[in-house]
Amino acid sequence: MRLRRLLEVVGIDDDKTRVATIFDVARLAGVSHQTVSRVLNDLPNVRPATRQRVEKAITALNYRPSPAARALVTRRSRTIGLITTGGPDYGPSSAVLHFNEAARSSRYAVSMASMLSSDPDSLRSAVELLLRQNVEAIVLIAAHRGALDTVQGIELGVPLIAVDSSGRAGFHSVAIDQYRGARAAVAHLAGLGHTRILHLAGPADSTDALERVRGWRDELAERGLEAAQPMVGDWSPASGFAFGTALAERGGALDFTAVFAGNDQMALGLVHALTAHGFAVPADVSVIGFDDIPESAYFAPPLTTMRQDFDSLGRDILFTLLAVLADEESSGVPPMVPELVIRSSTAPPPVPSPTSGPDVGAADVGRRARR
Amino acid sequence: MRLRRLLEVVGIDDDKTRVATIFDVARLAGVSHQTVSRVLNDLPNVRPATRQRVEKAITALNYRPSPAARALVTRRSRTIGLITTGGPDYGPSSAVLHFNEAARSSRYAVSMASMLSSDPDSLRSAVELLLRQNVEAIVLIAAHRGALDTVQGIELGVPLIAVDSSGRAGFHSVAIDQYRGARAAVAHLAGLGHTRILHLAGPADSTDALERVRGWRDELAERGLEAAQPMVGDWSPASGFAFGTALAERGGALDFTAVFAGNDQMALGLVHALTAHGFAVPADVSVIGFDDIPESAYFAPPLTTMRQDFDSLGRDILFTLLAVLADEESSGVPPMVPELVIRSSTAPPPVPSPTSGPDVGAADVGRRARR
DNA sequence: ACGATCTGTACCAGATGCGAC
DNA sequence: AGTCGCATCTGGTACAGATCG
Repeated sequence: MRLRRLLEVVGIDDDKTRVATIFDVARLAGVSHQTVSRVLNDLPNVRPATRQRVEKAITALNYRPSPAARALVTRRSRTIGLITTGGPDYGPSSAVLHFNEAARSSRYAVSMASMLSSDPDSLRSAVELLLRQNVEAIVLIAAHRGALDTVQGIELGVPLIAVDSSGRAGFHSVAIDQYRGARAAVAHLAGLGHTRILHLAGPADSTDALERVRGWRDELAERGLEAAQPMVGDWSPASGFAFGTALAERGGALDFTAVFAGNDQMALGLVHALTAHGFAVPADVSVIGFDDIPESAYFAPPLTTMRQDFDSLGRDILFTLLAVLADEESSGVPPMVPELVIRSSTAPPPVPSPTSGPDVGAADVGRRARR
Repeated sequence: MRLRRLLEVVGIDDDKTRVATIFDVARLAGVSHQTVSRVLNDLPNVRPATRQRVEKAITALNYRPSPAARALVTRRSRTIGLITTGGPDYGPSSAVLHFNEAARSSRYAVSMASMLSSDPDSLRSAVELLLRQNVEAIVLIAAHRGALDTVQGIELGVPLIAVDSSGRAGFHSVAIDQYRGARAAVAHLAGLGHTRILHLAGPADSTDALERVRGWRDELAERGLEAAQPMVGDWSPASGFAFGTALAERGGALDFTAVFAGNDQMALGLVHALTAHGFAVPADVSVIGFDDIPESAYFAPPLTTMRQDFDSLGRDILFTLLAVLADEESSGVPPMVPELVIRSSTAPPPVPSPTSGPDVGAADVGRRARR
């Protein structure tokens, strides 16, 4: 170290790998190091000519300020912490991806802490890890409702931006309006003439799932339709399949003509179980999903569903984040509402049979048992 | 600042939000900050009693060392840079997730830079962003072959670990053996009796896709079977659908009995197009996919496919990363090989018709036009 | 004299208040 | 008043030196 310094003074630098510092730039530009600092931070009181010289020196040396040194003194890192809970699902993954791209284009680094589960302890340690890195904000994209609770329970010291559709307070939220999406889904079904519309809900620890249940219930109520107890799955096609099987094997005729599934995967499993038991979709029962994952257009039958714009969601997260950091009192981005995508899994109900309990329907087209 | 220091000396600290520093710990423990540093870094020559006192002070003050300060002086950040290219697909997303969890449990932070496309310029700027953060290594999980090229072309100064199945040199790679997976897929088809096995390949800029093509070709060759020109899609169900449609509308009878699809999504689109044109899967044509995404077990019919263990892949990335950082001359983790998952989309070929150009097969079970 | 233990000081690479031209 | 430089600060690590039995 001492030797290098010495050599440097004499104009000899033996360490080829060393990166340029603000001092090197200053020396080359013939100014003091903090004049360089002024130029770097766009502060006033620097003569244009001086600024030019400094800038030339900067490019000449390919100088880049050290984030570590900067973070140390400013206590801000220009990085934001991103916490996700839940598996590699299309929606969250998409949002994360677009959020990350947007953040980078705003010259923010993002430090990621993702976890399959959402147990409070690991969540807490993840938050601590991020906090120690001097993240300027924390973004939470959680599949589990509990995650938001525990993160809110931690003294963060930095703003928290969370994807949340429940309208809870205490943090900055950005959302897609699950409630309205659910109502639109049910409205579509009801508009086709369905009166007995079941709901295959997502897990109870999901805010989105709860909001969709609420929307389903309210839309039904507004139309004077009855809401049976919703089935609650876990978002997986397997759970959709399980409930589909249960429904199909309940014995006798089906006592419903349509199902609003909490997401496309469960819809897939449901449809699979139904058709395996000889019920045709949509001839016997209509099924609508939620999300519009890329696959759903090619399901058999192509799935009618509610599209969520996850790309915009990701960008909106950054947008509100930037606003919050700039201390703007903006009310945030208004929630987007999912868009109905009509494909082939929904149709009018089979027969307007007011008689209770018709035996297995007559439409045999497309029915066959599998395996 | 000066005021605070003064108050501090008098024992009054007015800034409640200030976090404890190593000096605070030292003062409380009655030692020098340097001694504190020693216990922090598990260095020798600290009396057990002293160590105890320091540790007590640390917990009392809830002290956590500042990564910024540490990074500044050590020039290592304990964070690793993660670059991903491509969309929110199940495989990469899964791997990223598990990698991140593993990294965190090894007390490494990960700074993420994901991008949909892989154009050299944004890739380069992403790498620069990471490098400036003093990441200790860069992990690349790229859908596009070109991404690896351009990243390799950059003077990183830190190790590069990339997911790559081609066996290229110049970086540390961790992989799933796509070649063997492809051979196994074709072997399964051939074992069923198929002799005319098409391949619906992934895009040419994907190493994985190329390896699968190679495996398909080699397995066919070894069995004395002919390899038609592969179709090349883009991983999307839409592209699978397009090729399925083209095949079905080629006129006359099908000149193949099985298709090896490059991934499950394309297989889905393909099956969809085939069945829409009245061809039954697997009665008329067998289809095998690749990846085993969670949905594929519930496709119609449930898809036979090659399962890749993305979870382990993610963990393996961290494992080799750790080995590289520790400068171990380990040869890395051996590539895993995908596992055949037999479901219902593959079966023996329809009829052992050696006569060329049989007209539309006789098996009508399960055939119907959709829409 | 000497090894174990601990302290003092320089240093990392920037930002910032204050004073000087 | 507008430009610019000196000194000091951020929170750690590293190395040399001091103390002590």
